[in-house]
Amino acid sequence: MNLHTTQLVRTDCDSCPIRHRAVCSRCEPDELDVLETMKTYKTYDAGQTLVWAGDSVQFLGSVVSGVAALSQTMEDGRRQMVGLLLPSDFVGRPGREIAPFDVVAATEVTVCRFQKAPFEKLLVSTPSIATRLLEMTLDELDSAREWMLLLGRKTAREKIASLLAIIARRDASLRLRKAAGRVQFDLPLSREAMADYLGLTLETVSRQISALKREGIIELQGKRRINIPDYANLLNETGDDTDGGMIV
Amino acid sequence: MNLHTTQLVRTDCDSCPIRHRAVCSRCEPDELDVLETMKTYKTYDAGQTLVWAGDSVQFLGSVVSGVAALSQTMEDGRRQMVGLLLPSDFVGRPGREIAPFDVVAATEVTVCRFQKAPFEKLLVSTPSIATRLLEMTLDELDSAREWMLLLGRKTAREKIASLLAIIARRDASLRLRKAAGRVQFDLPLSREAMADYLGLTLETVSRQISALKREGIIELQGKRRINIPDYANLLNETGDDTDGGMIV
DNA sequence: ATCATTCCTTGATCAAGATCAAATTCGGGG
DNA sequence: CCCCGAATTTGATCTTGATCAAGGAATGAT
Repeated sequence: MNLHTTQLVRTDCDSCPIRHRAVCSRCEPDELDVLETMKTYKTYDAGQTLVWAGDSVQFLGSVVSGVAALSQTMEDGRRQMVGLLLPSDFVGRPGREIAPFDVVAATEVTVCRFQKAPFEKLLVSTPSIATRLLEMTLDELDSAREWMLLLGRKTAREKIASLLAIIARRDASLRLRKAAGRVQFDLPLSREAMADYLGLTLETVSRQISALKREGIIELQGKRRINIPDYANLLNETGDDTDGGMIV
Repeated sequence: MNLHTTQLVRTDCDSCPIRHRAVCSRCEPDELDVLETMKTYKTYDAGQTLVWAGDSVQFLGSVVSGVAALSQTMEDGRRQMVGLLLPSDFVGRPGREIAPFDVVAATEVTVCRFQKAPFEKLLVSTPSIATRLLEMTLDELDSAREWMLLLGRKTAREKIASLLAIIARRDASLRLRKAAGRVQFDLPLSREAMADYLGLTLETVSRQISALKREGIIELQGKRRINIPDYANLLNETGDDTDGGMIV
């Protein structure tokens, strides 16, 4: 669902928070105008399910604000989050009728939506959009596979550090301050949601966050606001060989 | 890399083990002929690395025979396999210069290869191929996310059962016998490779296989040949709510 | 055949994280 | 301002799977 991490959209429209930019330089402006006319917005409360796995899906779109999560649940209630949808991420998949996973709002979420059928028509008439979507999907696949390394081989501590690094990297505040070692942001996820994402229990998440705090690697203001005095220092805890790689 | 699980190719060619079929009904025969002329074959020994992560990749293609694995390695040697490439699976990604993961032969592997540049040209001139590739990539993404559930939330026993079910499902012998409850196949992976795929140690893999054998859920002939007297019974051990879902 | 090598199994012990069970904190609503 | 309930933290204990350490079995070379 989260077709990508790179932006299909930008935030320079007047009438709405986002606007579809040229997916590729070969796009005709007309085609983008079509997108403009097709869109509608919808806002969901935190905890609300946007899409149930198995549902027939009629819309595609992008997250405008807030955070949503893709997740799977086993019969006995074990849950695993398989993707985070942050603002500008694409939701939905052209050519697919049935949603493979639940999409749940982690915070209040606003989505800009297009009806699937017309969007798919546009996809056929504008091959460059298909190319762009392919590229976006390949990026998602890479991200999913990076996450497999985290789930399969990282320690609880490394998992937490990696998640914090990912959120920090995606957070607007980081873009503004990335030169500085100091980074601050709000966690958009509850401890339980973090646990579901990391393949841990919420108690373990809490303990590891406490440990990082105790050691001065992070600071907490309240329960959700994270302050990282030395971002490079946090990265040493992730177990990643490189910084750039893991983007969700 | 493993762009898909559904087949881009079929095995009815005379001159070579595989031949590209109509990727979509709208493909012109000429374009497929172009594919025919572009292809070359290469065989790798078990254990050999076809592609190193970070390498510039010049070829795309399909696995003809054998099994290869996509994997990631951390600095300290922890390894996680992130995809299996079985015969007919696609290797490589159009539009990408750099390989994101290692590709390693698990058994002797033969690959049918196309030079990237001409293949990409074909992709542009034949939009239906791009559509098909997008679809294949979305399937891969779903598979990766199913695997995330396994890595994050399943027990060692469930992991083993899931892997056996996946291999059984992909194995030709299953197609011939799937009506029967009895299924047999050869494990194309060493215990260590299974461990790397499942996020376990090889000892745990061995113990769990022994346990399944002790309980009569599977039978072993030698170390690699698996015999499943009652396939439905195995599926009860996977923790999956459905059978169909998990395909790698 | 014998040896060496690699792969696999099994055993003993350990530790990371899960589970069970209270506290404690915090953010509202009254 | 105080209370309520949800979210979080912390503690005690337990379990699963990891780690350390030998043994076998299959395979191939000498």
